[in-house]
Amino acid sequence: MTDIFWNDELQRWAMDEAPTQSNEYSSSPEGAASTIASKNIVSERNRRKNLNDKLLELRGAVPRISKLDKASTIKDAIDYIQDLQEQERNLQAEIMELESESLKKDPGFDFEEELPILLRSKKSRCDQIYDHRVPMSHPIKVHELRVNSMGENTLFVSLTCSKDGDAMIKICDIFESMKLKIITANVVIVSGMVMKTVLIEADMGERDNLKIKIERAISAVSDHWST
Amino acid sequence: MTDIFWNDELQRWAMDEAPTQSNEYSSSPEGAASTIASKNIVSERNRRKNLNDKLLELRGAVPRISKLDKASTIKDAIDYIQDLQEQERNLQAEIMELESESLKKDPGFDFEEELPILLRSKKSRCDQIYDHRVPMSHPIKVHELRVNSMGENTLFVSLTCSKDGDAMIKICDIFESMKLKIITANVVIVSGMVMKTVLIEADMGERDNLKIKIERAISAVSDHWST
DNA sequence: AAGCACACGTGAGAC
DNA sequence: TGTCTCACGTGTGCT
Repeated sequence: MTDIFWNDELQRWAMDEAPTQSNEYSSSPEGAASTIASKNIVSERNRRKNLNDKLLELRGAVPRISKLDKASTIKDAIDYIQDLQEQERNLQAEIMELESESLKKDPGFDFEEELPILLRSKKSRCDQIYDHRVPMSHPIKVHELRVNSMGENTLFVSLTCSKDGDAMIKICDIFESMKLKIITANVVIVSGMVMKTVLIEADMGERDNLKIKIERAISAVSDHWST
Repeated sequence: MTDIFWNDELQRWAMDEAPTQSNEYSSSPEGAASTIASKNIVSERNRRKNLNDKLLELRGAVPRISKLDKASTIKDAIDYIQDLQEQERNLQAEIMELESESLKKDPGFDFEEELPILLRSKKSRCDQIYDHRVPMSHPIKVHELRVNSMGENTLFVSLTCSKDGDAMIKICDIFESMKLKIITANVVIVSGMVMKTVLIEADMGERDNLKIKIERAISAVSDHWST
């Protein structure tokens, strides 16, 4: 593997310390030609070393390396740069949403698809950054799950559980996977507990069904929990 | 500038289309040796072309280019990657700040006057706009009032009532008048109902007291205005 | 002219 | 075994 480089470096060192113009074929047997040839040789050697050092440094700057090739290094760098650019776009979009969310002042107006930002921002950030790093940790320990009817076709869901590992991400995943008609969603973490409050458009007859669906979805991602 | 590459490409094309083994010095004048030599030559040529293409693609992915060198391309890519990483860190820190600003998570800290933003914004907005316009309307018809304990010193209050007149303003007034240590507050109006979700710093022993206090405050406001 | 950047062909080593 | 990757020395062209 790296022995290649080391061998080559040693070779280069040896030739550097002994600049014997070994293979000069003496088109004109003057000493000047050989000296400019060796100058060229050592210059080229330095240029190559510089380029290889840069390439190695580039490899060090890229966290995900597929192979140790030169081409793979560059390809990984390209992919990583594109990933970073996309992540930067997502983060800036999320910041925009958060800023406009923090000074959102008129509740009950047009929050049909503006308010589930919390779920969408979760998908665009946590999934790409943390999801593959923490694939499966503790199961979710549900502390309380309530489903109440509000008005005629609105259900109010409140789910609190202990914040173990990535419980918040899992909860968001659960609610996202259920394809509900979410009106508003709110997640709060306080004193080791994560609480999610969701308003869903549904008939009040679906209240008990929804509770069972949520429980099943939770048990699907976490094996067991204590009521 | 790029004429260098083009010239080289043309040279390569010419040599590709006419694979005349021009400079075979015939160490052994058999055809096999020359064929494997040319195989090596064209293979190396493809490898170099691939690497150069990758490098060119990398240059295309980096927006800021200092020079058109190979080494400069790699160096610019490294600098750009480090810039992106630092920007990503900054953006994530900003998001963390925004998130923890919108939902303050540490009970018992210093959120006495930072977190009731919702109430303060209400006061500075609703009071000035609506308060003197609709001073007396219907009493508040409470649909549900729950007070649960969350963790050790946190109470979770959920109050839903019919949105008659300025129920939302009254509710905000009620919660503001109680001088509670509010961690987060959330108000949602949907289908003729107004729902307020509040997290309060308090001992769980105060749960029932708080419920009674809220009920009395509601009745006090309602009595004072219309009932 | 001296310096620089590049592509080329070639032998060597690793898989 | 062949195939892949690499560093090397060299010639060429640009500045």
